[in-house]
Amino acid sequence: MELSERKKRILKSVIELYIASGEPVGSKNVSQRLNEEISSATVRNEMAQLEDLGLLMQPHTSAGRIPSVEGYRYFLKNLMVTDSLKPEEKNKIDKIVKELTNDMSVLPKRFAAAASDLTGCTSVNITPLNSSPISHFEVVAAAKNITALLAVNAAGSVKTKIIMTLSEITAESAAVFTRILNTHLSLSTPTSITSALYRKVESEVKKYCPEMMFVMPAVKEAVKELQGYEVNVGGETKIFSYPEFSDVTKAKAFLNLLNEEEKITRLALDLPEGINIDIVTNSALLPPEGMSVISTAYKVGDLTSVLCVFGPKRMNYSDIKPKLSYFTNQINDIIRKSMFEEPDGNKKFEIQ
Amino acid sequence: MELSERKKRILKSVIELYIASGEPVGSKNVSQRLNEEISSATVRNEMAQLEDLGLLMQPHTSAGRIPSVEGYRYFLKNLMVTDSLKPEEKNKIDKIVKELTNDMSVLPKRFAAAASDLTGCTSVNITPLNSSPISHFEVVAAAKNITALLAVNAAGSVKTKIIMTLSEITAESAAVFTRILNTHLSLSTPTSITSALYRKVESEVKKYCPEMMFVMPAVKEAVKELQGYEVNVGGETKIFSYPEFSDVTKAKAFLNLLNEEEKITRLALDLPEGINIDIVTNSALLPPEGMSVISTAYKVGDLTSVLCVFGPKRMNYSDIKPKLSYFTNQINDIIRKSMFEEPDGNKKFEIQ
DNA sequence: CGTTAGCACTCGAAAGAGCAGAGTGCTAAA
DNA sequence: TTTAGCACTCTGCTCTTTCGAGTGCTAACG
Repeated sequence: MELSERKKRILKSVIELYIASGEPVGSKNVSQRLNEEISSATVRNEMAQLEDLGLLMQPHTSAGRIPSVEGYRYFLKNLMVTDSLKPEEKNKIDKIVKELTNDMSVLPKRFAAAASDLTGCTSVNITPLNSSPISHFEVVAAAKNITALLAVNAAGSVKTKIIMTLSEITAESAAVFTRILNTHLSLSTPTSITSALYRKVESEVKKYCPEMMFVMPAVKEAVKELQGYEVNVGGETKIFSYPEFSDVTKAKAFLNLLNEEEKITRLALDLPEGINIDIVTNSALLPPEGMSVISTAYKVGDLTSVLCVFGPKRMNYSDIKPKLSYFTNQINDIIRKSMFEEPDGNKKFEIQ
Repeated sequence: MELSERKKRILKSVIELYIASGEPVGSKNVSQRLNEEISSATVRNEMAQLEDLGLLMQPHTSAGRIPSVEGYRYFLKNLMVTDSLKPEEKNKIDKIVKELTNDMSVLPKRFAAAASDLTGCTSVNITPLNSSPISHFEVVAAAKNITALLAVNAAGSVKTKIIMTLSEITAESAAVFTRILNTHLSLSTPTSITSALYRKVESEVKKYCPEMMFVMPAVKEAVKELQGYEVNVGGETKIFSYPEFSDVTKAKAFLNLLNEEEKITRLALDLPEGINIDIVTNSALLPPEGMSVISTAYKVGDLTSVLCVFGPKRMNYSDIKPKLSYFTNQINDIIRKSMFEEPDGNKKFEIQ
């Protein structure tokens, strides 16, 4: 669709004003924002045509215009200028990234929280565990009848289980169990472990360390979890700051969605790759009027995680997009450097 | 305060009707519920007196009565009959308890979720880690540059950290590090570990396994966490089902509170012990009109955890209280049996 | 003398009337 | 082609009115 320059200016103004105010935008308002270079009457004519083109809509006859989904899409593709980050905003992000921990067990949660803080939106971070081959099991007799189990895969994901056992566990039997697990199960991918293989393991366990049978369900559980995704939500209540979600049932439905890992994962993985803005209107999971998702990706080793923020269609794209983009870039950077120990020596994961 | 039998009946009816409907209760309504044994005119007189006694209030002159906080308290103490659980409800709870995992790392979360499902309320489970002496550290070289750290205390609480390190970690240096940690830090309580002691450990680490210095911050972090509480929230969105929380700002404030571990812990630990119903009206953390908390406790070893559910003052106490009470009783039972392996042999934590 | 029927009164919630104002489309002039 | 002007539309607000649920009081009743 090719629009005249004037139409573009007007469409851009309408959308920007609507994003700022949340109210339908009238011709006079637009004319003013364009320094009266175009009279309100002309704006009215142009807006009527933009409505015919399907880019604007009128909630009712005597109201201003609001953007349609097509209008937003056109704006995102052709009109939006993403503000380049101000130095203080860059500094803020740099500071957040610098203060991230090297504790992988909480890192994804921190990412989600940071993305939410930065953008003022509810965020979701989805880290695939990628079904890599399992590289290592470790069973530790942690206390009298507490056993800890670690399962690690080749991509570096770790699952921990803390098991309460009936009988007392010795360090020796833990070591035996560790050896059995590693002999039979490591190097397999989680999906390739058959129940026959488990039975074999179990028969050995019964023979050499029967008290460890209690831990077998946890082993299976850990292996199963290594096929899935890790989901972390940040700033759940931020969604309430948008009046679009002041309706409790709508807010409730959204929060419930966030707590259903399987659904939110499916939704996030359907999004286009790279830094991207998507207006999702056809999902049964989201409110019928649709929502916007700004999504981006970062890599830890071979694993590509998706970080996305949610808001109403009327969200401040040009503010949020560069922030999120810069944030994940910095994460990519710091993780790459720490994993490959680049010669620049700028070790981010320093001892505190 | 001593009330006549008739006043008691009337007060009880008013509160039960108000809990059921959420609307102010009128004299006619009460009279009907009492099978017209008392005429509405008499009820009116009695209600006026109950208002003078501070047990009922009138939102405005021409409305029915609603219970005051004192009214609720009187009801809870003297009038409420807690329904004994129906067999099918008992079965439901037994089934939930039977299906609980023996994986301690997710158990508190499951407890919270189960309590929420049972009661239809938002629930919070608070497990103290009790600052017991640390009994054991274990460091595992999980993958090329992934190190796993376990810290266990005498009460059986375990903290896990997964650390990404710059340099590669060998099983040998992990073993050395494990030994150093256990030599110097185990048997100390978290609070008794001074920075001088940490310095000593660090100097040995630098000498014998310098690449493990990366893991030291995580050690300190794990030790610190072993002093605190573990907080798990179940069914956050359930609070929305009460019209009292249909106001978004109120709902938002409550959800934010739930996410602030320190605050919610303080609130929960202030509650009276045992199965208990508390109407909290003087907390800066909760909405000014107050909320009800039904709290109860269960024990895992020496640790007493608190499980509580939240709702408006107008919540269905007589339904929820016995459910929660029976649930924690069953938890107490199953945990005691599995920890001391009682002779009845009814092992609940069975191999699946 | 406690209980109850009856009645006038109060007050809020819901429904309607009226008005102000923002915004539009159309027409005609520049 | 653009713009000023104007009649028209529709919402949101306020002001009234109405309706009904509920009360307190009084007087009658058993």
